Amino acid sequence: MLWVNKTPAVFLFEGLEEKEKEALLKGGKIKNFSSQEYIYRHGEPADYFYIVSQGTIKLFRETPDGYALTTDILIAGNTAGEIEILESVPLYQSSAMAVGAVSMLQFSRHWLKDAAKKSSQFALNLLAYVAQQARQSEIEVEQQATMSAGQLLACFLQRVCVLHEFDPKGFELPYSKSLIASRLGIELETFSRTWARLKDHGIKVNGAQVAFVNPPMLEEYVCDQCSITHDCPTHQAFQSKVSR
Amino acid sequence: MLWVNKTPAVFLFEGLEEKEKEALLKGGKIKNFSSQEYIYRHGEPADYFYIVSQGTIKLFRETPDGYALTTDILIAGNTAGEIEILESVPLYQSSAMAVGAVSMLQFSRHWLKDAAKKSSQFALNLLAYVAQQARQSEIEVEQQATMSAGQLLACFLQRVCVLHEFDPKGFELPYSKSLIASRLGIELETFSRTWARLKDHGIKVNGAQVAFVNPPMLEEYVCDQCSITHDCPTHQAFQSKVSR
DNA sequence: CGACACTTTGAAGACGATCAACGCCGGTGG
DNA sequence: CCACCGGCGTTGATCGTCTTCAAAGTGTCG
Repeated sequence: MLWVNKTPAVFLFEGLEEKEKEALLKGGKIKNFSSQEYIYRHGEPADYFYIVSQGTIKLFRETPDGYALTTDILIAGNTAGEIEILESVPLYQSSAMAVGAVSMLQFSRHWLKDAAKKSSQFALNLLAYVAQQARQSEIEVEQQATMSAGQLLACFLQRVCVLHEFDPKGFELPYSKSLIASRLGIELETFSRTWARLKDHGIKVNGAQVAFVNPPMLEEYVCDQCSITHDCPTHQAFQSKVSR
Repeated sequence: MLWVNKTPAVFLFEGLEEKEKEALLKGGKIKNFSSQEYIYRHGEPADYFYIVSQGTIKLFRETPDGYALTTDILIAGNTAGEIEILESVPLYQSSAMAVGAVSMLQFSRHWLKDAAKKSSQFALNLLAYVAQQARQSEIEVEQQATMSAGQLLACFLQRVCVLHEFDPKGFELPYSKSLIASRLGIELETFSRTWARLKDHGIKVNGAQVAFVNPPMLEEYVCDQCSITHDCPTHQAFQSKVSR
């Protein structure tokens, strides 16, 4: 089984006693958002920590001139706001918007800090969690710097497949193509062309249908970082064949 | 004065009592390294946490085929290894090598975790510190995705100027050009050409000499993220003029 | 002086962005 | 029911940027 680099939020409560865990979870409120609704906006005080329970959220930043870059796509089990809350200037550094109907657990900023203060176990979990995010971003820098659009897209599809627990032999894209393009930092046109060319290289696509031709040996499109990156979702199962 | 996005390690001890601080610092050993010496290697168990006290360290990863990418350049006050130690798989995710003679404070892996366990203040400091690193990486992803080589280089020079407390009106590059090129993820040739073209746009260069023509208004080369990114080193002082 | 590391310069090519046009589809309103 | 429209995606042509390969220049050190 593939190893997934995006630990879900449950990890934060690992090693805590049932009582503690329950007490902590009681500090959260369920909040529902409808499609296109903002959960928070870039620049606002980071007052809340969120755990996604249902639906999809996109995190993005925009420049005054209207250019938007999607920095992350969150699904059930992911979290938002923890980094900002923990930083010395607690302002949201991106905007969060619901993509479709969304349900989240909302906790106050103080809840997070207090939990870390009171339980050293929670603090260590949170440290590991945040460290993981830092690592993930570092990997992304590396990938952006060294991989082509095709490699980025292929890696993304593999990650999607794993995180959503889809069947590698065939599944439907859970997001719009524009969203993915924005997430990968490429233009929609480039995405479209790249998408078409995946066919020739081991990933069959048809509309929004994706199928890995040889799930156990997706060599052609495995990023060349895989052989050295413990966090790469493909690393545990595949060997890279891509040379530079 | 510019705001610097790379908090030095002293921040970790902020808010602690003098006694605690001293006790903690006693857990560290001074280690010296000569030029080109490895401090640690990618894939080794992350047994030590380091604080740089003198010299320059480069962090980098390499693929089996010999391609190397510099992920960070550390100077006095910076730290290494904390992310890896805190992660659930404590292996170094990059190699660290001395660039010139280096002196570091070395602490054991357990020192770091114990300090976080025993002092909730230290734990919160560490959380803020790691969160900051995560943010920094996120910003880098964004910059890699949206900025040209010229913008990247100009931003880098500004950061260098600030972090080293150089005179913006003229200073000498503290690293080799190849190192910087690798750090920015561009080829040496591209770097060289870009370097020459900085002249036309408000940064005078001559060999390894750098001078900002109009320090208070480096508009041309300020990345367009600046207007929205609180962590951008240029954000506090400059307004962006770059459009896309 | 020669070896070697580091950097520069030139020419060609790959890749992605941009601009423009069009196809497809679902919804709305006449 | 059909015409129009807007969101979304595709396709083509062109352009600029960065990489790649090749060669030569600069400096230091023995």
